[in-house]
This record gives sequence, C-alpha cells and structure tokens, in this order.
Amino acid sequence: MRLTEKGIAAALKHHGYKLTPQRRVVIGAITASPDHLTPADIYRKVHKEHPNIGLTTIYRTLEILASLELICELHAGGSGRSYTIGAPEHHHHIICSSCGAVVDFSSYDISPLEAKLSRETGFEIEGHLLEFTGRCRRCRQNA
Amino acid sequence: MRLTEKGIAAALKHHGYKLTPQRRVVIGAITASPDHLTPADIYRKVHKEHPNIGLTTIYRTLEILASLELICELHAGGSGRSYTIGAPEHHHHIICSSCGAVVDFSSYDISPLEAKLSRETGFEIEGHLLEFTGRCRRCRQNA
DNA sequence: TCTCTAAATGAAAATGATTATCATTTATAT
DNA sequence: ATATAAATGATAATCATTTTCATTTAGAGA
Repeated sequence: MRLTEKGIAAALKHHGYKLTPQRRVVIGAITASPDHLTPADIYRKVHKEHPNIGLTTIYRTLEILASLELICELHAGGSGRSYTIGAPEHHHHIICSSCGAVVDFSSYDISPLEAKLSRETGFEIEGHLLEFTGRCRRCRQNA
Repeated sequence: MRLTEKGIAAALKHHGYKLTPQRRVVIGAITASPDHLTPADIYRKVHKEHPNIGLTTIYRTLEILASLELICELHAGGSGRSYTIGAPEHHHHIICSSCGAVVDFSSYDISPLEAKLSRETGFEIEGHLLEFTGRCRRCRQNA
C-alpha cells in the first residue's frame, strides 16, 4: 500500500506546511510514477505542463517530503539521489535496473538481525539501508 | 579479515594496472584508516606528505579499486560517496554515525531472502545493499 | 470577503563535487 | 637502456545542489 496524493497533501498541511500549487504538482508527479525519480527527472516531467515551476522549488519540496517520510530516498543503482513514493508502513525496495520500476516489500523484519549485530559488535543500531536491484518480470520477458 | 596494502597492490598489478607511487599512497591511506573516507578526505590525508598528488588521481584510483572490489563504497549516512577498505569475503557494514568507524560483518547470509523475494515479485535479483548505522561501543561510553 | 504576515517561490549566483582534456611524465616489458 | 602505453597533474568544463534575495502568495484571523 502506497501513499496517495491526497494523503500526502493532508500530511503536509497537518505538519504546518502550506499546500501550494507547486507542491501539489510535485506530489502528483511522484505518486503518478512507479519509478524512482531524481529532482531533474521531476523537473522534466512537470515542466511541460507547468513551465513556471523552478528546480529549486522541486529540491525544497522533496526535502520536506523526505523529512516527513512521505517519500523514500533510494541509494542502490544510480549515483545521484532519487526518490519514490512512500508508504504507511516500514518497508524496503527492489529496483529494476532496466526500467527503474520500484517494488516495495515489507515481508521482512530486520530487527532480529539488528539485535544480533548489537550483541556481537557493541553498536547501538540507529538505522539501516536494505535495497535490492534486479530485473523485473516484464523486463525479463522483453529480453 | 580485511585486505592488506600488499594484497591490494598485488591485485592491482595482477589486473594489469601499474603500481605508481601515487596509487601506493592512496592504498596506504585507505588501509590505514578504520573509517569511511571521501575522495576529499583522502586528499587531505595524503596532501601533507605528498603535496604533488592531485585530487583527480585520487578519484581515478578509487574508481579502479572499487571496480576490482578492493574497496567498498558506502551509502548510509553522508550524502557524498565514501569508501572503506575491502575484504576477501562478501560482507556488510555497520557505520558509526558519531566517529565514522566502519565494522564489517559477514555473519548474515542474504540469499534466502533473495530467493523469497524473487519468488514473490518475479524479479531476478542482481545485487543488494545492506548497511547499518549506529553508535559504536566507544562512542556510547564517551557520551 | 478582506487584510496581513510568515512562508514560499523563482531567478540568479554561488558552491561543491566530479569528470574531461591534454601536454608531460613514468612504470614496466623488452 | 629504450620504447610505449599508461598514468599523472593542472586546468577547465560540467553537473548537482544550495544560497541569496526580491517578489508573490496561502491561509489565518478580522
């Protein structure tokens, strides 16, 4: 289950941010895409319909959305930063290296591993990064 | 078990790369540090003793070392790219968010999870990213 | 609905990281 | 010792991201 455009808009307001037309457009672009998008990707996507939206605004909006965990930052694959739509529950991502599609999975609980590592290394675990890359079913069939 | 300066130098030669003084210095800086280092970090470290080594050379050397998997690229934490010394076996990393120390762990086999995901999602898994951040024992005790 | 104000925007410049270029130097095979 | 392809360093070019600041605007309250 992924967050919806309406849900994200409501969460923004709930946290005291203004719901500007520009922010609506950025949120719309992210919720409409199954892929991971860089700030430049989003700029290109929205620039046709909304040529007045600046890249700076996109950066600022993405930063807010990420800080509220309404979108997820991805690390695997490309070198630059990219984002995908968030979800209500904690989850991880599989990214298709061919088409860029992102699939969530929440069927894995990482906390036992965290506990084990904490015991073995003396670290107090604060966070983790777990992502997979691969080729999605469709891309495999098209090959 | 981590790779040694000698082992990395030998591997470089084995793959047909020349073992220049500059590369030796970069390799030395990485093997000498328990932390993750950005290209700029390494430049600062080596610049005192070897002011003639350019940042460009450091970038080029890091790229080669990473492509041969003699060093590991880290993603968690900082935004820029950073590296740490490699190891002979596949492993993952825990990074101290306070002091930057990197601890390896290889006590976790991710392949059952990969198989499960492949079955559930139809993806052919190609790679993964698994890192933890936390506070190491020493930093916790100093706090 | 109107007004006000803090927040948000966009354009531009500044910054910072990374890559490309190219003339010069050098590690190593012979 | 020599030849040569590879590597280097200085510089410039590129690209992503952040800062700045004057202007605009969403939304709270009258």
